[in-house]
Amino acid sequence: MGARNVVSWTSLLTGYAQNGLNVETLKLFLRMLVEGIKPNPFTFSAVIGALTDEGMVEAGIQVHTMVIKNGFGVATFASNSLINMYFKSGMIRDARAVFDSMTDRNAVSWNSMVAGLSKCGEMDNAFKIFSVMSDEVRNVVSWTAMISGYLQNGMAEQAVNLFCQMSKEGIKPNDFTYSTILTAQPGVSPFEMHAQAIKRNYVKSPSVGTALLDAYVKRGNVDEASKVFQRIEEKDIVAWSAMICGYAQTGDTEGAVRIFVQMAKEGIKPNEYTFSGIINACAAPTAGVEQGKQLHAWSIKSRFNNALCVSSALLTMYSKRGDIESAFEVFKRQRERDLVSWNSIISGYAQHGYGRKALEVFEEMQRQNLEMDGVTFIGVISACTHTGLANEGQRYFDIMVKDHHIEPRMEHYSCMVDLYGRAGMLVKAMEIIKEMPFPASANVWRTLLAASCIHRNLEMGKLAADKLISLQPQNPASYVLLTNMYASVGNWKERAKVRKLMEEKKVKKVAGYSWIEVKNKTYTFLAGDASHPRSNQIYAKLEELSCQLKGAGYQPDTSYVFQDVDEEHKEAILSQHSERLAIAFGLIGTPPGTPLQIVKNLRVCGDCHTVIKLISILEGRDIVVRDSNRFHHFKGGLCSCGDYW
DNA sequence: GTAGGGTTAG
Repeated sequence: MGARNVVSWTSLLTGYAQNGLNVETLKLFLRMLVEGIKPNPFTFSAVIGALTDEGMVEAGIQVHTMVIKNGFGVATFASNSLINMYFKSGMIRDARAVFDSMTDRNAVSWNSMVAGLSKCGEMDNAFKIFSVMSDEVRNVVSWTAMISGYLQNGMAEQAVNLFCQMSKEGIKPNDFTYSTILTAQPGVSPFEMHAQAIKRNYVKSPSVGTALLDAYVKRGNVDEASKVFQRIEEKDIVAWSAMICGYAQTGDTEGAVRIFVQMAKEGIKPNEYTFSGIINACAAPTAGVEQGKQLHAWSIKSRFNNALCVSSALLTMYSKRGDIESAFEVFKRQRERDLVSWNSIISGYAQHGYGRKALEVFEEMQRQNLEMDGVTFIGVISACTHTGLANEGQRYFDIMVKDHHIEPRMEHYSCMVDLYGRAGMLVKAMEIIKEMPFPASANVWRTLLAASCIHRNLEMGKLAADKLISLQPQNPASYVLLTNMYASVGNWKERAKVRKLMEEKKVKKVAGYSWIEVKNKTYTFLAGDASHPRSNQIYAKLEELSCQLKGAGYQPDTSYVFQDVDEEHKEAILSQHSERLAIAFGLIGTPPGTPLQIVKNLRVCGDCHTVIKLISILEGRDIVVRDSNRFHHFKGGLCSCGDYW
């Protein structure tokens, strides 16, 4: 065995450090000290790096003292590692002191300062360093670090400017630069960056490809994103996860599942982000409920279920898929929670009509003195709205402004209009609109119009509709609400006028659909639909139900039929609403007692609401209907919305 | 020394 000197120790030690074997690195360092070998600056550099990765700052500071004692206080390599360590621990002044004491700075020293200051939010100071750098040291890394800093601090415009300037000065962007600048959406065009990436041969790179596909997704172009994904040569876990999330974001559950399965086939192990993405995909209204549960089980088996991003995804998935109990179970068991977890469960309870429970969760947040934001209060106020607690809602709005100093946004005013509007206090709702510090959005007017329809206030409805139509002349929902309002009071003349206006403006009504999942398959129904293979049995079931309903004293409320036809025909129209077809199919397609889940793209009508309540008793079934607005849990003749929706 | 996946309302 040859003589071992500091160089042989250090090369082994550096080898460990470069392969992320931090513990081995530190053990070897201790052995060196025990054996009386004096470390050199390279040894220190590797050791400090390992300590930084492990978050062992205290030990790092001790090593810093050793560095100075050994006379390497100004050595470039050791100092660079120290700068990095101090920045990672947020000790900006110490990092700066090391930098200032150096006599021989290289590009890494300068770039570490730029990157460190940027990450700590000190963009002005980062830019000062960046601008005094000489041409020899200011390289592509410096530019990329600055650009990244601006983006991380929400200064996208400066980032884009710097990117342009960089090219002008003849500095060629590298793969890091492209992956960074592509996150500036919608500040840069993915098409343009794509062209540059092709020219410079970066499209096969996983990081550039991933950033590019994500940029296309953010522009709503999943097809292009998918093409980019296919071209990535060695797809890593981040690329796979990004593609899955891409499909999830566009509501394409099947696309997401396809990629997830393909990934599993290729033997790639999912990580927490992959699970979070695929579970989010299963939160889409038409996704299979069973699929989500299976993924929950899989995530537990893979031990990723406690990661915050996974538990958050599970929480929203269960809530959106109508299973608020399981959502709360996930919330209860969460190892760590953030603001989003709390906001999710509050809004979940609100949407399901469990306003009191939403408020209980909020009270708990208050007791624990947790941070809240505007979204928290949107949940809280809408909990009051769906429970009919107008005064409480106003109180929470005031708390938000006075105690939490949260500036109300359009969404909050929209909630307030909804709060008063649904409670029938239309004048108060109008006052909110008048007192808002900015002009009301289309959404606000739509909310007022919907409330006017419920409470049959023609005058207010007409006013809201005029505003709404002037803001969104091509949106069919505006006209449909108005025609429904006229129809509900039997004013066929006005209704015909609106229909004519729609024709003139070439606005088409959106058809009502309902979905139901039976034996892991999703079935779609249109009103009066006869396309289902078991159509005859479905209508027979409806007929049977109709007799039982009449026997139970049910009277159809034909004011919900918005066509001008005779009464008998109206009853027939009501009995063929898409949700009833879906329920009838669910009843004949599943064993007695099985709960049913229906999703509808429009709001459920008042007559269907009454009928579903009765069906829940007659057939002894729990029925969950998610309409375009909220969840209705029908059980034993009652609905969780308390007939208030 | 610089980079790329996620979550909240109506």
